[in-house]
Amino acid sequence: MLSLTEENYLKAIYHLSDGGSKAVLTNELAEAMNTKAASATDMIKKLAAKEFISYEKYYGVNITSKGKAEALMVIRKHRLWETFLVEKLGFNWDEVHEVAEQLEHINSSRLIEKLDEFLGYPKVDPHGDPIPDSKGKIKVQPQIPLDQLKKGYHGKIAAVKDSDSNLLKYLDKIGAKPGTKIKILGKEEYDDSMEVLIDDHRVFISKEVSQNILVSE
Amino acid sequence: MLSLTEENYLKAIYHLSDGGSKAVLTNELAEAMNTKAASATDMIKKLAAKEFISYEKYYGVNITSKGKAEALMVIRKHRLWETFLVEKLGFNWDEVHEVAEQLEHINSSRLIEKLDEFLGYPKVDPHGDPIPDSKGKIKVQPQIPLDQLKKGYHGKIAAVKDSDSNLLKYLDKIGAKPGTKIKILGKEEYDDSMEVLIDDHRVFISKEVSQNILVSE
DNA sequence: AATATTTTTTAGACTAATCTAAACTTTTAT
DNA sequence: ATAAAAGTTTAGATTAGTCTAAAAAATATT
Repeated sequence: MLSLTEENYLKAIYHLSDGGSKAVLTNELAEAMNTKAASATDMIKKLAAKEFISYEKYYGVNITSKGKAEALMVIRKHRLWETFLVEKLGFNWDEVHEVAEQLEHINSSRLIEKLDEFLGYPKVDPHGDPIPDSKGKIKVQPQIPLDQLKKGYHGKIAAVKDSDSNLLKYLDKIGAKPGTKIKILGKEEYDDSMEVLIDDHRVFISKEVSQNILVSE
Repeated sequence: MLSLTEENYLKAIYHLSDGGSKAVLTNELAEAMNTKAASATDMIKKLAAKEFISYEKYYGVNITSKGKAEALMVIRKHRLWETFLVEKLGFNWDEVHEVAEQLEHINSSRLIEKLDEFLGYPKVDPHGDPIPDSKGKIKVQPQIPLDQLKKGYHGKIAAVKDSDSNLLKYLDKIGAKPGTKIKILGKEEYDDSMEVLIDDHRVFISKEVSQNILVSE
């Protein structure tokens, strides 16, 4: 069994490696965990000894399939709890992250299966991110950052990238939540700002914002 | 802010002192926490320094009002989560304790107020134990062990005393859960066993069992 | 290619929570 | 009232996770 800290490191490695598709460097990991490189090195050794990651000194770490499975279970729990908080307890979708960070470490497979059932086996969480099923499988739908598309595009907001709380609040204010329809009305070439239609509202957004809105369909 | 371990010790002190009405000895506490007396002594010093308990060497500890308030919040969380697990997720009332032991340490007052609301502000948990309100107030209803009553008594099962899992399973089997109506049909004087009517079912129970069934009304 | 810079690792120390063994109090029994 | 037993505390060690400072390795620069 993993400690709370080990679970958090492993989850960070999973995310930083884009689900295992690239190596993660010590400093990157230390920054993501808000610790120092020396601490990250220690934990890397520990996780490598338990075979959740493979590690070559000075060249970063790669997550193993064992580690990936473990990380996906933590992510599953995190996203199911976020869904619960929004759907059942009436939290706003931009204020669930911190609580879910705690709830994701509750250890009970029975609990998580019952929760999944209670929520009606949701496929995505309130941010539009896919929820791994009980075997760790995720259904990936291709998602494109809005800033890479041009005038006339229309589709659905699939997810938001950054999890900065101020961004989430702003997105919430303009109605840009996952599941909402969106259309590009016009795009300014020199700064990549754009005017979009979100659920029948016209809004101007900067490139910084459009980069963080992921769309699909 | 208290650590998880500190919260658990404080909760144990609250329970062992019957809500603050008597002193708790080091060995008692160590046994309840499954640790050694030396460890309990260390934690006692720590909690005393933070003024959650008062402590006189060799003579045990007493919980302060500050400590009581803190313990009651943990108990409130524990009992609300137990209620959630049974009422919403369909857990059996005899299998929620371990999970609630974990959930009670989630730190978010917003979460617990929303959960309370979602559950409809329940007054008692699935074992019949009272749930402290957001200010830490508990409504006490006098509860009498069934074995102290005689033939002809009828009332309601208010709670069960022992939290031994085998007893809970047995009580569940005979339908003896909190909230159920119960009547004493007859009592055998020489061994204090009795025949009772539980929700229209006749059952024979031994003194060991009737001692653990608390009734009210 | 040699040196400077950046990144990573190692060494040694600190805190929280635990333990064992020894020392010390209090209680019980003779 | 004194010795034995029981209970409690102290001392010193251990583990997980963290830190700073110094050493070592990799990368970048001239």
